[in-house]
Parts: sequence; structure tokens; C-alpha cells
Amino acid sequence: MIKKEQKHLYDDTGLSSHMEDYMETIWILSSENRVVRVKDIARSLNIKMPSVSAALTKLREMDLIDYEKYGFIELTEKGKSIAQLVYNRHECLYKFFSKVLLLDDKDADSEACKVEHVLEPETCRKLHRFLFYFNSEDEKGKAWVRELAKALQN
Amino acid sequence: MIKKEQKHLYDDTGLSSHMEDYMETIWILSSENRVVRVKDIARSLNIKMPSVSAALTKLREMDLIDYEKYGFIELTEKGKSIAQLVYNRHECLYKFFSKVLLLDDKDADSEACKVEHVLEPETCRKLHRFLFYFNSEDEKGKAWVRELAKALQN
DNA sequence: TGACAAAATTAGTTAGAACTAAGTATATTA
DNA sequence: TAATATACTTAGTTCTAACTAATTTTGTCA
Repeated sequence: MIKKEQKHLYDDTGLSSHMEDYMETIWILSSENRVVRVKDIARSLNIKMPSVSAALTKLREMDLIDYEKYGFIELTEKGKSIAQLVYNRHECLYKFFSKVLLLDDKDADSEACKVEHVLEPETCRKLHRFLFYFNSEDEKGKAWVRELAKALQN
Repeated sequence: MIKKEQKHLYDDTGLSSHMEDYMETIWILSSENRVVRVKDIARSLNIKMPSVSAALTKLREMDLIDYEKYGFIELTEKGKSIAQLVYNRHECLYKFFSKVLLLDDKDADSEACKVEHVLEPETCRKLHRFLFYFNSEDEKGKAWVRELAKALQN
């Protein structure tokens, strides 16, 4: 009997950070626009189109995107689940930087973009639980969080 | 009148993450052993000696180490202050992972090793203040930290 | 002190991921 | 529908940072 691999929130993707960035970007652009094009990805990642072309060829070989030359770009089901994993980490880190350390949105986002590629799944899970506790409605907790905010201002 | 550049705890080093790793490793090995050799650095970083040789040549060109072929390796003053910056970030992150997220020592250290190269100075400063508050002797705070520890166990 | 072992270097290769320049395909519009 | 602009790809280069294989230097010890 073959054991079915179960995907969890913060599983490893097996991709390099650059490839994770492409996947995440395609994921986000797909949700924002009807279609995703090479140009859009290049603009988002601040790189040139030929670099995107090369990366897309690799992602297609890995069956993570559906894509024909000069055509539109779509994530496969496998691709979506991997993009989701990257995005989960991003969200988790973004919340930590913005809600806990009180960085402004832009900075919280860009720090998350960098850290999201290096943390182990277990660390993400711990951070997730930390955030859950941090956000809990407990009164003493809220007081602690308010005091923290003051401490961070100086 | 020329403004003297003041170095702060979490300033940017201007080095790539790999070069930062070399600097940090040399710093640590210097504190552990009388002399530092190529072989030691290679073992620490889990890479081969030729890779170390190449890196040392670059670090010497940047005036960050004193080093002659086949000789011992020492940080210059400039090198020490840069290594210290990397080490500061490492310590800060290590504390966060081990004291706040309660990762075990080995994991806290390896996660710190990865994240230490990507955070902005301002984020490190915020994290530093967070840790200071987290460690404060305030009674309510201690209760909060105890509850957090429970929440992280599940 | 000469032979051997250990350490380090050099030369050359590879891989990932970016770039420019140039050419090709697609889309628009006169 | 032909001309032109935009989008995309291909080919080839560069950079960083690793690697192996081969050579050279240094250190040790019989």
C-alpha cells in the first residue's frame, strides 16, 4: 500500500529561492489579472524578459506551469500547491514583521520576501503558533502587546 | 569638516552572504584557536579548500584579512569590525529563535545563519528591542512568556 | 637531510541566474 | 492587408561561487 504524501501549510518546495520567487509572482499576478505574461513577471521581479523566459522553460519542464512559446502563463495544479506553500510562508512572515515588529507595510513585505526562502518548515510552524498566541484576545496578552509597541518606538 | 562614519550594531556590511559567512567563520575560529587555516574554514563551512582559497584572495583584496599564501589567516581591524556586525545579527536572531520560538540550540543557530544575511539594519534593531522587552523582568510579561511557551508546544 | 604526508594553490569545469544584442512572432492600426 | 510597434525568444556573455584533478609548498620524522 502506497503512502499518500500529505501536503502541509509550511512544507518545503524543493525549489531554489529564485524559482520560488517566480512561482510566488505568477501566483500573485494570476490573482490580479486575467492573464499573466512574461513582461508582467519581469516588471514584478525587476528583471529583464530573457531571464524570465529562461526560468519559465525550467518551470515548464518541472510541470509547474502550462506555457507555450509566446503564450500565456498558468500554474498547473502541482504549481498552484507549491506557490501556495511559498505564499503561506510569506504571509506568516509578513504578519510577524508588520504586527509584531511594527515595520511599515512595504518594509514588512520586502523583509518577508527575503526570509521566506530560507526558513525550515518547523520554524514556520513555530512562528505561526507564536502569532496565534500574540493575536489572542486574552486581556493580559493585549496589555503586553501594547507595552511592546511602546518599547519598539524608541 | 569631514563627517566621521559611525558604526552601529546592525549596520550593513556591503558583502554577499557567502562573504559574510567567511568573515563570521574566521571570526569564530580566531576566538577558538590560536591560528586559523584554510582547512579549518573549509571544514566549518562544509566546502572544499579551493573554494576557500579563492574567497580568501578576494577578502584580502578588500583588506578584510591579513594573509599570505600558505600562511595563517587573520582579520584586519576593518575585517574585525565587519565580522562583528555579522556576528551581532547572528546573536540577535539566535536569541529570537531559541528564547522566543524555543527551537533547540542547533536549529536556532542554523536558522540564524541563514536569516542573518538578508535582514535590513532597521529590522535587526526592531528585533533587538523586541528581545529586550521580551526578556524584561516585569511580572505580567513573564506570565505572558510562560503562556507563550505552552502555546508553542502543541 | 631526504622522503613522505598534509595543506594549500592553480587550472579548468560546472551550475544558477542574471544581462545585452539581435532576431522572430504577434498584435494593432492606418 | 501591409507597416509598425510591442512582446518574446535565442544566442552568447558575465558573475559568483562551488567543484575536481593536478601541482606545489610546507612540515614532520626516521
